[in-house]
Parts: sequence; structure tokens; C-alpha cells
Amino acid sequence: MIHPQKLIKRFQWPTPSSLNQTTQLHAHFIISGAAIPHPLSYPSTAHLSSRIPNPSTFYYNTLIRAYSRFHLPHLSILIHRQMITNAVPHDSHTFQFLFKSCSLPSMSLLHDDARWVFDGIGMKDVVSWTTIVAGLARAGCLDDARKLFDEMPERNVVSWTSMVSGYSQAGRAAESVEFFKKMISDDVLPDTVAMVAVLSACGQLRDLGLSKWVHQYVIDAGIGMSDNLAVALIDVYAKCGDLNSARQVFDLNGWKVLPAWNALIDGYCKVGDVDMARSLFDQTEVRDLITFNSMICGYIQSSQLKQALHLFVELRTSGFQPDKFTMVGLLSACANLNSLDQGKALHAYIEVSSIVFDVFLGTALLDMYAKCGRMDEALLVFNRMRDKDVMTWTAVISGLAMNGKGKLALEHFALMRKLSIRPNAVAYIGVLTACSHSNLVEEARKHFHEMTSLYNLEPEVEHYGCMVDILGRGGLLEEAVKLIDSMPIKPNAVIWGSLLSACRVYKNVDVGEKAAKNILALEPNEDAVYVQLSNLYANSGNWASASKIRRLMEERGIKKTAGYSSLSVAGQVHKFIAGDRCHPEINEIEAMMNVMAKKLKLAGYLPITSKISVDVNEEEKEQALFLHSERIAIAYGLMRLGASLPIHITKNLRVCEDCHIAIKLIAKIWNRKIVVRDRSRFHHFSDGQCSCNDFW
DNA sequence: GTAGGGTTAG
Repeated sequence: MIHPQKLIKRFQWPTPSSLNQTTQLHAHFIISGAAIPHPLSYPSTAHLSSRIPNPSTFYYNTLIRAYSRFHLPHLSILIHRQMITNAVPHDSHTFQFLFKSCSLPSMSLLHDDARWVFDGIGMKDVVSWTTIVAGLARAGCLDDARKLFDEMPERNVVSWTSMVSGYSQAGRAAESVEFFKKMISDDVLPDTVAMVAVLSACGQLRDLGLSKWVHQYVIDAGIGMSDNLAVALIDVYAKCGDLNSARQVFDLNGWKVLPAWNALIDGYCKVGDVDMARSLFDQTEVRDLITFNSMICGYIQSSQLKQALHLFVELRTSGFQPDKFTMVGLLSACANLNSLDQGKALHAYIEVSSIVFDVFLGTALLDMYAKCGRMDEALLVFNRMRDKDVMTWTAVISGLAMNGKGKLALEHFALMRKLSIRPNAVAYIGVLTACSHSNLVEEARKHFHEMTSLYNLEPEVEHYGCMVDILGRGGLLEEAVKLIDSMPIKPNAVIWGSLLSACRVYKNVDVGEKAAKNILALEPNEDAVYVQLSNLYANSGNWASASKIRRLMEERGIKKTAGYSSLSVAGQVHKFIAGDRCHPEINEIEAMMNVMAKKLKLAGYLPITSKISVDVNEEEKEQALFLHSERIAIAYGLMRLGASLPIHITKNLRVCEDCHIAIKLIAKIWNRKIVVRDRSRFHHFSDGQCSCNDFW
């Protein structure tokens, strides 16, 4: 027989009252001398009640409730059937417990037994009605819940709140607020719980005006404050970015409970004020895992990775175990840093730890692998995941797109739709990126159209950006310009930038000048524009204009962003800047680069010097190409990484055409896999080929 | 022994 304490531990009962329940349950087993049923075997309980003299309704109710809490709905139902056999009368509690048990996710909603009590025996007081309505709402069956709600002969705050929070939890925040407003116009006075429910909907909507109105309502209606309401207000203000109002609520005396601190710290992190968040963090007398997680994620999102790591160590020395929130934060840091090694270490840690592997964690893990260029690993994680939602699918689609598997990305998109998962705007960015990187113009047009016609999603700047990019790369400059002119929203610098780079490829000076003018109006200090425009002139042989732009750049004091590449060797990140000789092993690196140059020449490599717009002689141009940072990084990788290891490079700018040709050859000559993550995508070089099929 | 909420993530 399993000792009750062990069982309690196993199920991690959180509150003293549930401990009482468990004790009562086990008291029954101990008195009756029966073995405690194993959760996986659903034994007959026929023998149980026969040993207890005159089992009462209360006694049965307690058992049904305890089993429900143990997540053993089948046993609850067995006990209930016994109750019927023994002709023990029901009361309204019987119904609550039975229904609660039957509305567990593992059971079909409104199980026959619960339905029978509700309909057949007629436990139709407000509480029973509300139980059913709330159960349906929680399960996301809002239309059913609504129907039943409308049929209710009598409703109270709790019934209304069940609906408000049902809509909010289903992500239908606007309807949730509507319902709340209907509630007040129905003269039902909300209490603090109702206010918390509606505030959660306001938070989803990020609607500051609405939130302020709700706050004012709390004051005007004299609802009063509670810990939870104060936390909800702080949280909603933080979500809307109004940290001053959040602070005001926080500073009201008496509501500085830990969740309030946490909500405020998180709020400051979200608006990017990590310093203020840290100062609050340091003022907390008690901290929990949430305090640490919020602060760590705040550091990660502001790219202060060292600080994040420090705090992670502090979290552990404070006696906390990292949980899934911690892991998701750290994984996203690895994804953005392209730190495959560290990401793998986290993966290994997750495997051996007791952290529950859920959709969030799975998505973060697969995203990390995808963003580190390991689509094979990412797909393994993806296929292993039991639950997948829009974000999961989006991560895999975008990952495939970035890694040059456009067709496969679109296949996944089709599969996702087949599984009735509704794509959102972000998913469509992934889809369009896939089209862009695989040159699928026709597909792109189709999907761009469908996002509105099928899913009623308004294209955002990013979607237009992808389309302009796709059309531009395909040489359809006129159509791209037409699309920009037809946009209902103001085109941003990125869109004009895509057009400009297309103009450079197709040598269209007129449209290019127009694009450049528009970018400079929006971002006068954007160095890339000057460079691109000057390259465009150079490409079309107009050296005078090219150098004029260069001079303009100098006059305005705009410096070209230095290109750099980095790679990680044994956990240490090495950063290389074009032409930079600071690395301690620079002599060996240069020797290796000379070997590279010789071998490339033997393999028939001819540098493309026309892309260099500065007016210098051919030999100097050739030299400049050889000093591109990615080549230095590759040389270092060849020197220091074991021959069987792929070389993973991260670059802050795009790979130039010449380097692309050279790296393909290097991969063939050295028989190495080389993966370059540039500003917009991945290049997987192997055996003289690149995954992008020379299209980027 | 009955119904409604509740701060951190991809």
C-alpha cells in the first residue's frame, strides 16, 4: 500500500485544505482496509462502501471530490454510480464535485453522469448553473456556455464573471470587455474578482484608455482594493506601457505584495528600462522564481547577456531550481546569439531535469536550433512535440524559410492549415519569407492575397516588405513600385530598402534614386542607404555619382557600419572585423588566408571586383575582398575546429556575391560544411553548393 | 464540503 504522505507528495497538493481532503480520503481506505487504487488501474469500488456503516451523502461527496482532485475522474464516476445503486440522495454539492471531475481535460465535457444529475435530478440552483456555464467557458465552448447563460433563470456576479473570464481566456478579449459592460448595465455590481477578470482582457488588448476607465470604475463604484486587484492594475498598466500609472498603484500603501513587485519589475523590463527594474529587484526583501525569471528575461531582451548570466548564477545560489520560464529565456538568448553549444547544453539539462516539456519550451528549443542553423535538430524537436500551436508551426516555417528550405516551409504551412490551425500575421511573415528566399513569386502572390481573403488578416508593413522584396528580386520593379503606391499604410525604410537593393541588382538608377530619397527622408543617418546607392551607381558604371555619394557621406559624418563575423570555438566567441589585425593569432590566420587564396586561384576562382565602388585599382580591390570578415572567420575555423566539425559563422551584414562564390569553393576544397547566418538568412555551404541556390 | 481571477515565456 502506498503511504498517504507519499501520494500527497507525488501529487503536490498545494493548500492545507486539499491536504485535509486527501487525509479524509485515505482515512477511508485505512478504515476499510482496502488498498489505495493505483491511478492507472480503475478498480471497481463496489467493496468500499459496504464496509462503512450508513454511508451518507456527505461521505460520498467527499470521496467524489477527493478523486476529482486526484485527477481520477473515472473513480469519481464509479463512486457516484455506487451512490445511485445504494439510493443515497444527491445534493447540490454532489453535482459540483462530479461536474468538476468530469470537466477535466481528460474527460468528455458534460459527462453523462454529470448531465444526468443536472437534467434528471434537477440540481438547478444558481451555483449548479454557474458550475456548468463556467465549465463550458473554461473549456472554450463559449457559444454553448453563452446559450446556457442566457437560459439561466437567475444570475449573479459569479455567473457573469465566468463568462467574462471565459472570453478572455479564449483570447476573445474584446467580447470579454463587452460582456463586462453588459454586466454593469444589467445592474450587477462587480466585485474585485470580476474586476481582475476584465483587467486581464484589457491587458490582452493593450488598451490604455480602456484600462484607465476600468480603474476609474473601481474607484467610482467603491469596489475597494485587494492584493490581486492591485496586482492586476499594475500588470495592465505595465502591459500598456504606462509605468507611471503602474507605479502610482504600487505606491499606494499596503499593496506591495510580491506579485506586485514582480509585475512592476516585468513592466519596466518590457519598456526597456532594465536599470529601473534592477533597482526595484534590489529593493525586494523576498524574491521568488518569477522575480528572477522576469529580471533575467529583461536583461536578455536588452541584450545584456552577461548580467542575465550573473543573475542566473544568483538564482541558483539562492536555492532556486530553474524552471521552464528560465529555460525559455535562456534558449531565446542562445537563439539570438547563434550559440549552438550553449543551446545544446541547455537542451541536455532540460532532458535530465524534471522540467515539464510543454509547447512553450518545445517551441523555444526548436527556434534555438533553427536560428543556429540546425534545421535537422529543430525538426527532430518539432516531430517529438505532442502539442503544437500557431507559434510552434510559425517557428518551424520561419526556420525552414531562413535555412533555404522554402518548398518544405510551404508544405508545413499547408499541413498546418489542414490541421485547422489558424495562421496569424506572424505565420504569414514566415510564409512570405519562404517565398522570398526560394524565389516563389507566384506562390507569394497567392498567399499574400489569401491572408486577407481567407483569414481576414490585414497585411502589415512587414508583409508588404516581404512582397516588395520578392517582386524586386524577381526583377518586377514596376509591380513592386505599384504595390508600394497602393499601400494603405506608410511604407517604412525597410520597404524602400528592399526596393533599392533590387534596383542595384537590376541596375535601375531612376527607381533606385527615388527609393534612396525616401529612405533618407525617414532615416537620414542610415549608412546602408549611402552605400547601396553608391554601389548602384558603381554597378552601372557611373563612378562620378558613386564617389559623390561617398563624399556626401563623409560630409555628413556618416560612418559605414563595420562588417564583422564571429564564430565560437570551444565555447569562446571570436569576433573578426574586416581588415582588423587585433587577434592574438593574426599571423597564423594570415598564413591560412594566403593558403586559402592560393587554393582558390588553383580551383579557378576569379574575384568579382565590380561590386567595389571605391575608385581603386584592380589589385587593391582584390585585396579588399580577401579581407572580408567572413573569410577571416572561416580561416580561423579551418585552423582551430576539428576536421569533422561544421564551421558556423554569424555575420552582421549580408554576404557579398564574391564571398559567396569563394565560400562555396572553400567548402568543396576542404570538404567542410560551412554555415553562415547573415543578416537575413542562412547559407549552408557544402560540396561546392549553397542551400540558397545562389539566390539571396 | 459547493460556482468566477491570479504577476514570468516561445
